[in-house]
Amino acid sequence: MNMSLTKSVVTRSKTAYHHGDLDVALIEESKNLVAKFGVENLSLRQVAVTVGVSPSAAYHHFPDKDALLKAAARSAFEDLADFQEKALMNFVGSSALAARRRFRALGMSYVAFAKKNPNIFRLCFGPYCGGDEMAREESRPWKMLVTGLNELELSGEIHPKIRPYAAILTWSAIHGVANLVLDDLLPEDAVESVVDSLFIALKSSGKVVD
Amino acid sequence: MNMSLTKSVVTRSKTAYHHGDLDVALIEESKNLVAKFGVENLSLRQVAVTVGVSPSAAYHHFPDKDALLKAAARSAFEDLADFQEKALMNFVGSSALAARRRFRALGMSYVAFAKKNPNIFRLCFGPYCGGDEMAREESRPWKMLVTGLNELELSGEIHPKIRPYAAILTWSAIHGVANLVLDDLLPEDAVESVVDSLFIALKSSGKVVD
DNA sequence: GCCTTATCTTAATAATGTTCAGATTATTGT
DNA sequence: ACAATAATCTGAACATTATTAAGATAAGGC
Repeated sequence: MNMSLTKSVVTRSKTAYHHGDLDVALIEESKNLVAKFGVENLSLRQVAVTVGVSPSAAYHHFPDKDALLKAAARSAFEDLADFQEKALMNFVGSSALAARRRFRALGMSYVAFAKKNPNIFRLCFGPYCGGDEMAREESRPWKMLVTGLNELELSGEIHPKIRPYAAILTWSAIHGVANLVLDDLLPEDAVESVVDSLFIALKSSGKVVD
Repeated sequence: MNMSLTKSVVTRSKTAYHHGDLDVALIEESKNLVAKFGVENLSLRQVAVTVGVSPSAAYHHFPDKDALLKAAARSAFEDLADFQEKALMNFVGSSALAARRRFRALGMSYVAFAKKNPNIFRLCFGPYCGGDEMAREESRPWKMLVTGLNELELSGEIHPKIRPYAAILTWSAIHGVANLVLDDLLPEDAVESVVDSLFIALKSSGKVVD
């Protein structure tokens, strides 16, 4: 009952000395601070103290700050995928129209996520990106893109000549415009331009829709 | 004649106390170190000591480390433009073929620069990017892209439907694939895929060339 | 109940960004 | 030419950082 001996019990819920889920708590708080101040200003110590733990505690869960950031980046990447998934759910159905709207939502939500929190989006990629461990072909954004294109193809919305390149071109264009808009190198409305032109490019001489 | 009194004269050329071009020396050395160790590991002190000057000397030329990095980023961005310009010079001429090859060179050199030195490419963009001060429409890569597209158009290589989007789509796709390849999220050969498919998209049902 | 292991803390170290007072050189006005 | 002013650099200081080492505390298996 006497808790007056240990002074830093306050913020933590469990037994104080053992946190319970320090791994995920550190990752989550890293994402919070990155969102506020950017990756380049994240302090391992600040993460620790905010979570209510001593700075060196983190080193029992991650070899160094770099590893923590990589873990946070992987987690943020999954957040991006979640965000896209949610956006997809607004357009269920097997019609050609639904397929088109899902495809559009896929690209728009990607950029929306980037604009909603640039610092998190930048964390997902760049030096701390999961990269090859992320098993390239297995990443959720990639898989969503591929199935989205398959659905478009079923309604005959993709010209066969460009079909083999469709996924790579689409991801590249969307990823590129997101980054360029964040860097203020392209205006905000460049996003719609890219999505529209992707539709045209994939159909090869179709009309812009929805 | 007696230089034995001041000990740190060695590396510098001029009178030792005054450097002469400390601004550009700091920027240049920043780019060197960023190239070697990445932006996230650049140390203001290391830049200073490598240049042969005290750490606090930098503060008479840049308000803080951030400003130095932004200056280095601007300089690196110009290096990228130089690199593209040189690549263009291999394909002079007013023929349609030359126009196509220049357009391809524009994209390929952009990615080649990124792959040759990922850390420098990343410095150009992201948090230290020049952005709006760079006057968007006035950036050299953008201007080269626009004139490249104009040349393509003269030979009737661009479908009118996609023409209004051509520049934005192209920069986005090339910038995107460069970043995704650097992050190991797309394989290296994705670059050619993107360039090829851009040709197809712009012509709208043309054949892949050169 | 004890022993091993996992987890956390405190204290210390080296390196970093930044500031300030003073030293050195360049430049300018007369 | 020369004094005064401005520009440039140094040295020592400070707070903050990542990281490590040695030891305290709790959990779980036997």
